[in-house]
Amino acid sequence: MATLKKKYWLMKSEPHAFSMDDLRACGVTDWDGVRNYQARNFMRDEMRRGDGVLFYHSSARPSGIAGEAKVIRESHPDDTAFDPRDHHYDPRSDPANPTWYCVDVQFVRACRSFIPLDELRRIRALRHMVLLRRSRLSVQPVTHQEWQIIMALPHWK
DNA sequence: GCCAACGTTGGC
DNA sequence: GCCAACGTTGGC
Repeated sequence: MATLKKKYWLMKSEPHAFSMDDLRACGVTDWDGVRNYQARNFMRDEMRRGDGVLFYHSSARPSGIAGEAKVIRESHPDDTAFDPRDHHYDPRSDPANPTWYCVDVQFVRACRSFIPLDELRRIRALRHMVLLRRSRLSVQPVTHQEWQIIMALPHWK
């Protein structure tokens, strides 16, 4: 029997390309442009409608968590891979057998105050977070415990 | 802008 | 299948 248990994720975006404010403005977005196999596998195989998402600003000053989103649509082909004019075009991705997949995420809420990376590093219970151990992965799992700790921070209220 | 970390490519 | 070269990510 399939489990319906909610899972949790962290997804990175460079805010000059797409920020938490952009997500608030558009409400829902395709999380397209991911060109890393492990990140793709999480989106294609594991993310389910209703899963929680931490929206992370990378290559920012400072970098950190900007808000909360949720998965609103499960895996579907990433159409930007088929568009030669798109920055993320991949000529090896065959529309009949796509290489790249994405999910859609929906705005839930922005942090009242941004949670910078160095603050996350100082929380001992978060020391095993994938974010703090394998910094390059752009779509990554968050444990239920990590989610609870982050959601209990004062930055949300 | 630097550069360490690390994922991908391709020759063998 | 190994691994050196190369390209990208992302904190600083």
